Amino acid sequence: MSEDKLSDSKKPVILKDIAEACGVSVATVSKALNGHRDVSESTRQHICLIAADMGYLPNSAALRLKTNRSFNLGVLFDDQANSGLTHNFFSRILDSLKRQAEQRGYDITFLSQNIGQMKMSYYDHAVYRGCDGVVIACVDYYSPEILQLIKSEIPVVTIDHSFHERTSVLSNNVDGMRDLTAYIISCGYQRIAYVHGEDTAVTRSRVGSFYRTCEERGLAVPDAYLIAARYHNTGDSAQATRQLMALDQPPDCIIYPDDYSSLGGRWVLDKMKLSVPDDIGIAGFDGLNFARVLDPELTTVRQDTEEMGKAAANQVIDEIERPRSAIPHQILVNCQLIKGGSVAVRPAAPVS
Amino acid sequence: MSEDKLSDSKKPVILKDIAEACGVSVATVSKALNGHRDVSESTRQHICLIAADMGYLPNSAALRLKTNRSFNLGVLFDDQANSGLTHNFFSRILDSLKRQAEQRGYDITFLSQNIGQMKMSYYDHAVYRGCDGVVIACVDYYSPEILQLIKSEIPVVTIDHSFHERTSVLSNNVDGMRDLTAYIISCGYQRIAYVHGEDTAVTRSRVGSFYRTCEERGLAVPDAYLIAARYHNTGDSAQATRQLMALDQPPDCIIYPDDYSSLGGRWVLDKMKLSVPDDIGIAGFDGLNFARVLDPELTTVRQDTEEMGKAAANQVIDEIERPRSAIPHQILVNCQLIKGGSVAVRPAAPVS
DNA sequence: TCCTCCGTCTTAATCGATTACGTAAAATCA
DNA sequence: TGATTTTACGTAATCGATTAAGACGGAGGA
Repeated sequence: MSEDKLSDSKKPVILKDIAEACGVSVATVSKALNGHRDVSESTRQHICLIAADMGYLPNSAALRLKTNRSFNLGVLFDDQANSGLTHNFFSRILDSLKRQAEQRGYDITFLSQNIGQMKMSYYDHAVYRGCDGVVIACVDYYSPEILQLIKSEIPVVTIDHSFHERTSVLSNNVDGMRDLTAYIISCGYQRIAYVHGEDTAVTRSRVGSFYRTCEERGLAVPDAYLIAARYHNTGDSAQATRQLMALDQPPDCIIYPDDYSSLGGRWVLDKMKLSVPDDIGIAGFDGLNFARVLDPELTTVRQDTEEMGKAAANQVIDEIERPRSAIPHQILVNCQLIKGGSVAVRPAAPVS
Repeated sequence: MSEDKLSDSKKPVILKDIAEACGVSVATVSKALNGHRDVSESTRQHICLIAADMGYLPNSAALRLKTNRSFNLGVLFDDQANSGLTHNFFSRILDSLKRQAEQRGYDITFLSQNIGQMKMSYYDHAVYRGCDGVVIACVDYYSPEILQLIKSEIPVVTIDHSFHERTSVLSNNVDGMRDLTAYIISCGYQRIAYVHGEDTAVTRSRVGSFYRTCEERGLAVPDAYLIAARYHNTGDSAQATRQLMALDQPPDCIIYPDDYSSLGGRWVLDKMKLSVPDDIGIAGFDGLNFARVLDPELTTVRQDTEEMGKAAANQVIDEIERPRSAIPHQILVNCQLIKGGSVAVRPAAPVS
């Protein structure tokens, strides 16, 4: 019957066409296709068959107009560096988010501030496109644009940052940093410095966990061993490294805010003719792919981006489909310690 | 007046609201906002002012339903490895594509084969979402799904592959490979092997250019020096490397299908205790970011992903807005040779 | 003075769906 | 058999916009 399923029909099939083909009204077709009870089983089957055969596809615009549901998720992926989709960490989350959203019948639209000539806020963009929900994974969580979205009536889930009004998906930074620090200590490093990122909730979790772990193992952490640097900024991390190595008691291991930043440190240490991991150990955070091709491989904490993206998609869709599931909470996703050669067991050290 | 621009109004402002506020009909508001001539200048200004003040946003669903334009671009980004958005090369193109599309007032929707439970073709998905145009940047260009899209009435632009029915955006592979090969030769390498990707139009351009360049410089290329491997497959490239190095006359330089593949080769050479670039030179293709953090840095050809994405967006939008611009042609984007330490001037060699 | 034309709005149809409500026939009950 | 409920559809309003066609008052021409 349907030998032209792959043909390029100029005019899409609409309900009216099916109605005429079946000799019933448009309303009946609609109800049959949606499985309403007031259509006899026989006509329902007939209509569905004809519809499939004619290659019927609903018109998402009409659907949205009438039902006020777009099956479309707004996504906000922007960091201050504007690396956007290029960012390996974000793109991994996005990829997983997209897959899970598709699985559940949702498409994705990127929210931006200017669409064409007119400037509009992220919220406006979401309204314009009728997004059923929004996932935010950006860095500057305190811009008024973001807050407008957070305070709006649209279901929102944030990644890597928590607002008390909304559910968030976070790496278990506390456990992750604890594992990393404990491993470094177990390798025999004694003077561990932490070049941490700028002051955010995530950073605070990590710094706290770092401190606690060192303390528990009886390791002192001089104040000078904690330096702030911007995330993903090799310049900052290079500078911090110089500062650390100029100390009277320079550290024998440095933890960087993230994998990328660790490169800045590595370059400085190279220039100082210090060898990693013998003279000094270095570690990152994120578990990006390129950390695997460095020599020596970077010791880092891999964030489970697969799970984070999936969890974010599921949560926001749950909130859309069952509004009662919207009670704000935190979804913690475990990380995994990756032991690379950049941190190694020291000759005379006890191994746990 | 508009002190609540950032407030979360439950109900969006619609034309009717503006019409009532201005004491005119809905039609007049619509025409005023769209700059039609049959509205007096004074009422036009008044309406526009009130509309802006009330924070009016058009409803994209209603707009699409009535005008049959969605200002939405379908994007197909899928390679057989399913690395999807994680793929550094694609994500760079996508990022640029997205920026340019936004600039011109278009949003982006990823086309997939199954949205929710129901399976639909890429074409169906594009129709369902009313995409005004589609950009394809996938690897398996010969699947029936892709062909259906290619043969459809929807404006389509392809990246990295040409169909005679459609306009495509391509790197200037011929010039790129020529520059790379010429540079390698100028460094003094004499026996250059090329582990090329699977048989595609792109591969053929590169292989042809490689041959020609070698020939022009009087360099013989034994058949055994050309080996096929899948793109982005380190296993294949490792295997090819072993095969090459087992030859009676092993090459003194190997060009890999892409940057990522070059890692497979590097590992094999490392195990053989061969030093890069002294014992053997290696080169990639793509210019991915991680190639910069390798030691020594990879010599490669950087594809101008920024320009490719932008060109693709512009072309497809041009076709949408001015159908006459849809005459199929190829848009060539120049590449840039990146000289890393993985290919170096040989001691006794002439330098061009 | 009367008719025409023009500028400016309004009316109403339409895009493709959903759904409250109405209705005729069949089934159930007294 | 007559009244009532149930089943299975159809009618028409509606979502938020665009746009062809019609209406109305004033300016200009004969």
